[in-house]
Amino acid sequence: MTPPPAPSDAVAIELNAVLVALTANQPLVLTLEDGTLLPSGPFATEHPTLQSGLRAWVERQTNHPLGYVEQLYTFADRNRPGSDGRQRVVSISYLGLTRERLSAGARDPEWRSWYRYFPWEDWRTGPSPLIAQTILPKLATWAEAGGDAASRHERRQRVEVSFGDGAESWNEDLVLQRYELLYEAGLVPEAKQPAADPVPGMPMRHDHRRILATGIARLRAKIKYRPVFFELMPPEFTLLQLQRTVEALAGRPMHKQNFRRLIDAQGLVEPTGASSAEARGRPAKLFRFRREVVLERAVLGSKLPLSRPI
Amino acid sequence: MTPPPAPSDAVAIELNAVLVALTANQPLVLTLEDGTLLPSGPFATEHPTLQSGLRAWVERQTNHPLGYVEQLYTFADRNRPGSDGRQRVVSISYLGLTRERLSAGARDPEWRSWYRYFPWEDWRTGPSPLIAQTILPKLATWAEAGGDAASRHERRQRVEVSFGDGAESWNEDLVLQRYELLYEAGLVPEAKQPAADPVPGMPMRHDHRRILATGIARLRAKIKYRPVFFELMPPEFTLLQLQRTVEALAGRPMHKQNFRRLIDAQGLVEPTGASSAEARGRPAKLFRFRREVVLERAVLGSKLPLSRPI
DNA sequence: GCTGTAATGCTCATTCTTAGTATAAATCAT
DNA sequence: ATGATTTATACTAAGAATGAGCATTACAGC
Repeated sequence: MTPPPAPSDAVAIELNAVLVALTANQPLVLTLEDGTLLPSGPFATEHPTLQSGLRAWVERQTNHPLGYVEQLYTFADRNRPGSDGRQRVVSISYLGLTRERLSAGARDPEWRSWYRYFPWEDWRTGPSPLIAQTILPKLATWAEAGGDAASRHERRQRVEVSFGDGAESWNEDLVLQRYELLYEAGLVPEAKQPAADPVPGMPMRHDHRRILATGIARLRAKIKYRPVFFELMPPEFTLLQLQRTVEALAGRPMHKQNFRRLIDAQGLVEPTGASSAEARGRPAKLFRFRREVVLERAVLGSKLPLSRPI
Repeated sequence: MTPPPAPSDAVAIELNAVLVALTANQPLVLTLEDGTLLPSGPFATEHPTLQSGLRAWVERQTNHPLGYVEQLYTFADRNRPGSDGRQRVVSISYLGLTRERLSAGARDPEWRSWYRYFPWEDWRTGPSPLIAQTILPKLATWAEAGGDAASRHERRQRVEVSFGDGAESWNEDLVLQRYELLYEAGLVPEAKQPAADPVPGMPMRHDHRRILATGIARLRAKIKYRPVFFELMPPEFTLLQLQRTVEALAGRPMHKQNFRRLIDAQGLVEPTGASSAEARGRPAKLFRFRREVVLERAVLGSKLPLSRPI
């Protein structure tokens, strides 16, 4: 029942990183090879821990500290997309948040908005028209082709739960669930038997778009109870900038006054005394993140009003 | 920047499982070798995915389906406790919930209450006296030995955040944080430089108690937004049994009427029509879990009132 | 000074939580 | 059979948190 773990014959360890930054209200992710791959670094043997290796590698590349690192998931499946089925590949993926971009305009390591990969996830200006116009009809077709009545009913229910009706009841956390449903329905080019006309959204190689979906989903869930979004902010910022950042991540708009009340009530920020004269109207006060709160208040919820479905 | 992952020279894949069951209101975890180890199975090459391998292995051992499986964490650290520092061990741990115990009274695979390993985590009958009487004084000593004033202040703050004051403001989710603090303070026998008189609580070999702490923490966090605790229940149960289960996991008491209202309001259960005559008082109605809700309501919060600190 | 724009202050209705009290239906001891 | 005890279940009132919106302030440019 408990044999000692034997060294597996042929095992490769692969690390994938979902590195997130934010510029001009766009959530960016670091990609390689024309946006088709997530970065995989040679961290395997350098550092005592994987996380420290990842951190060092990113900081070397971007010249900026990696604010927050979290392990996402480990895949070790034989039938993983992209593996040849013979050698076992253990793929460990991480989510990292950083503040600055590396060499802007560079061709290879390139920051891209994650909504290029998941255009239907951006509801900041209201329900994404993609869903009602393109995705739901295709998924309906798929559901009706589902074999017996019970199977069709189950498919319909899964569509309904993941995507809602296209207008209300949107749950922004279900990024991975939605991608996997589209994958299963053959509506993304990566699928095993892809449909002739997949849904819009740029694919990636191997299972990297799936890993990216995992990262986005994790981050969207995280900001509801932990104020990690400060890791994406400059040292000083206005409350509207902060709100735009959260909205960019969550992919949905927020009520301005209530957002301020919440941030304020939790003591997450303190005024620097200065004001910003960037925009046209009344100048906004500048704030900085009160790092102490993380120590003061244990788990510390950022408690954003994002839990409620739209 | 993106070398292909090379097969690492000597890599062993080890799987650890935190398998949880529940009997007589005690949260149980499956252990080996007199309670000093978590089970590690030889899943590496059998199955297409790790998770299916784990599931098959547990179901073979316990003759009961594994209700819920979730990956906990992957360690691949060179300096991981228990590794010899030469060969890299990748340790992937899982959390699994099951309903029935295997061979009761068996000597080796043995179910043990997790509160044997973390006695300070059980606040079901009020604040654990261990904390105020034993742990906080020891941690205070450790904090005062912390070098300069800033370092001492930081230590004090970490103690305060993790353990509170021993009477109020208990956050049951911080299981791992508390264990790691005790580890760092040398107050557990596993620590690198253990104190002469560690805190009560049974140790485990390698880093298995740390993995167990990770599992408990994850489960305590999970039940707040996902009703996984039903996986620990028999097919039919009374609402008080359900409450006792949640209390056993969370390690804290709940308000009976409000608990019922919440379960009810979310449509998590339906009456079977029968009643239980187990106890002395008025017979309780029996309920069963409405598995449909998981499909009906996407993420589905169990929304237990556990978020508020005591 | 007037107008446009954004920041900020404040209110109010609604819902969710918390912490009860009250009542019902059984068993147990006598 | 009776009352004490135990457990289940219904109901309520106060308070906190949330969602939505109106009102006011502070600046830039004309």
